[in-house]
Amino acid sequence: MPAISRPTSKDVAQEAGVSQSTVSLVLGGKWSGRVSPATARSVRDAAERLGYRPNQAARNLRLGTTRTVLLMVPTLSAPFFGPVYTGAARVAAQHGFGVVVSTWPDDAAGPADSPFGSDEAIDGILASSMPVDALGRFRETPAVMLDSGPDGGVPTVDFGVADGMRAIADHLAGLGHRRFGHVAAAVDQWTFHARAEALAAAVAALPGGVLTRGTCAIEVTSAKDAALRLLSGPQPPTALVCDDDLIAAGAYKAARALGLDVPSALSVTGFDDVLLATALEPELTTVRLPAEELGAQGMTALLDLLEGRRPAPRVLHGELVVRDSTARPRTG
Amino acid sequence: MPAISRPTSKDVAQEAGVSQSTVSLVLGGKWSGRVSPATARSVRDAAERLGYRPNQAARNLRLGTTRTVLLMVPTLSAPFFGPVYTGAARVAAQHGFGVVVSTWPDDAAGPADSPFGSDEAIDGILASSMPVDALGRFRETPAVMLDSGPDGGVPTVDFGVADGMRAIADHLAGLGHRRFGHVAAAVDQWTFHARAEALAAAVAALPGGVLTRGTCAIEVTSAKDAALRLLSGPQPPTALVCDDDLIAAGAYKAARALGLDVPSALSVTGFDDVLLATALEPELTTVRLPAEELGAQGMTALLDLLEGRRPAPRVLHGELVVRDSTARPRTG
DNA sequence: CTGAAAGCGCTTACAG
DNA sequence: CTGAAAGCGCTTACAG
Repeated sequence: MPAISRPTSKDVAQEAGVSQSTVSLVLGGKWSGRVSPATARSVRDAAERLGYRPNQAARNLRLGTTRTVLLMVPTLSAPFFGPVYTGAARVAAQHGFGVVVSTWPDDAAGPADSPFGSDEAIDGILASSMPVDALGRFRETPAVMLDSGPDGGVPTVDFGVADGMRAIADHLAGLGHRRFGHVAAAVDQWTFHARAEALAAAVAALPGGVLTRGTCAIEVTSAKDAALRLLSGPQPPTALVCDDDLIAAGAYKAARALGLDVPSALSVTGFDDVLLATALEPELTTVRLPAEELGAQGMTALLDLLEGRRPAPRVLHGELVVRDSTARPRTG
Repeated sequence: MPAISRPTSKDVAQEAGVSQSTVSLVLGGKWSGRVSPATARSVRDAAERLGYRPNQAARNLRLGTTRTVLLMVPTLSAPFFGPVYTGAARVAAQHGFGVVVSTWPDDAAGPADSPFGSDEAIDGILASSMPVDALGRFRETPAVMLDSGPDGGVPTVDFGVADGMRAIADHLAGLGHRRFGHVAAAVDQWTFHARAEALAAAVAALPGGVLTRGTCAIEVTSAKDAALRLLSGPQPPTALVCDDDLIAAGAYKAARALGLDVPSALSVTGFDDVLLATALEPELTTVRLPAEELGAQGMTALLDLLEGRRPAPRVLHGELVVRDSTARPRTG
């Protein structure tokens, strides 16, 4: 029950004294060389006077599209995905597209049972941070993968997480650290595999470098336990490299439980740079991942794809942000 | 360019050997007494065999609806609104509705310039946490207001923030606190006005109760400054009541800067119970607001409204969660 | 350079 | 109990 019936292209045609086809041509921007400039102008004026806006349902029906894309994320609870959505929605809106969000099927909190075969009619899919075993599922719908690693078949936008991890390792090594503990996310995603590899390689390249590794869920309690285990060995690490800012919060708790001051007795780093990073005390040294940019670039790539172009893979740079959670190790 | 052309109601009609009207009647659930059970069954079977799903664009065009509602929130960066969306989207999906999100116009990061008069064709609006001066704007579109206070004209769903604030005051008073500092959000929304009033009333009712008040943005640095000011007076408060968990994080920083241990030298409370509350050290005593439930109930109310019913105002209970940031004041 | 007509896939009076 | 027909508002060949 829409309150007031909006003007249609027929109304505009009548107001401008032309036919409906002419209105459609002019307003659709396909009039060059087909409609006289004077007529085009009068159509535009009429449309403006009437406050005309095309009925998307009719447009979609005629064109067979929905102008809706689906953004799939692992979870909406993680603070990381709000900005991804914002970036995607901004670019989409500029092109008259809407964005609908769905969480991965295994997430019971998700709005839809399954995005594959859901009720939603969709023009394309933006799939962010996919589980590794879910790759290559997109047969029928144009898709772009975000933060899911390079892929032969589907266009991708990724973060340069390896560079980010290397920047952290360099920063820590420069401060004098040699014994590193990696508090790694036990999540089967490309981004975490890439982080682990990059850190391992960086430490291996460091004379005297030693790396131990513990895994946990991306959750404070689990992270605290993992950090506790890492710190309880005979030659404990002097720096804890965490796969996520939230994991770093767990590392802080472990340090506090053991009476270790951060950063004087233990350096801690995060990854992502969400709000939490500056809410913690001390503020967290971490790698800033441009989440909103990921969404924006991903949507741009998807729109390209929908227009028949073949977007090249893109990699977004992550930036090391040095704050107060890292310092020289106690015993030089 | 949808990959494969889906079956239409005409295909189903042919498969079942009936007319398109009969298909529509049966699948729309309006056949009782109009179509024989046997025919209905064969239509359903045919639809299932073909994997038929109605074309929403055609449906919307015919019906004049969009089956889309707009959720307006102040910002997508705040961790509070992810769950609101999730709850709303879940209920919407159950009724075949989609949810599109927009931030308030003044937020430059928002996807649309202005939701009023945006390109989006919408059946209804869910407006969350509205600025006080933006009330009463909904003339043309059915709307439900969330977390924006009671309103004569528009159905509402709110939190019982006054009760929550009272629970905090009682908890603190029970521990022996008498000097309270309110680190209040300088945000012109009903919820914050209600919190301030409830706290003031509770402290006023407490023999020997004293309340001082400082305001800040919902942001760590600003909150820290406000807390610092409150704690620097001659008779500083022994408990800081914060309007938001993030503000509480700022209060922690102020305490640390002054060498005040939380909770032994200073009690701190938050509001909302977002992820941050348990990431902080010590974990934060706060009031849990059921954000996802707010979204779900709001959508239920809006759907009622769209069907011509008149949903009654609802108030959702906030629950005090006692953790480790509150204790007896040092000097009884 | 412009218009009349068809048709996208539905739902709903209307006729039988 | 069932079907033929109209029409929602667009866009796009097609004719002139």
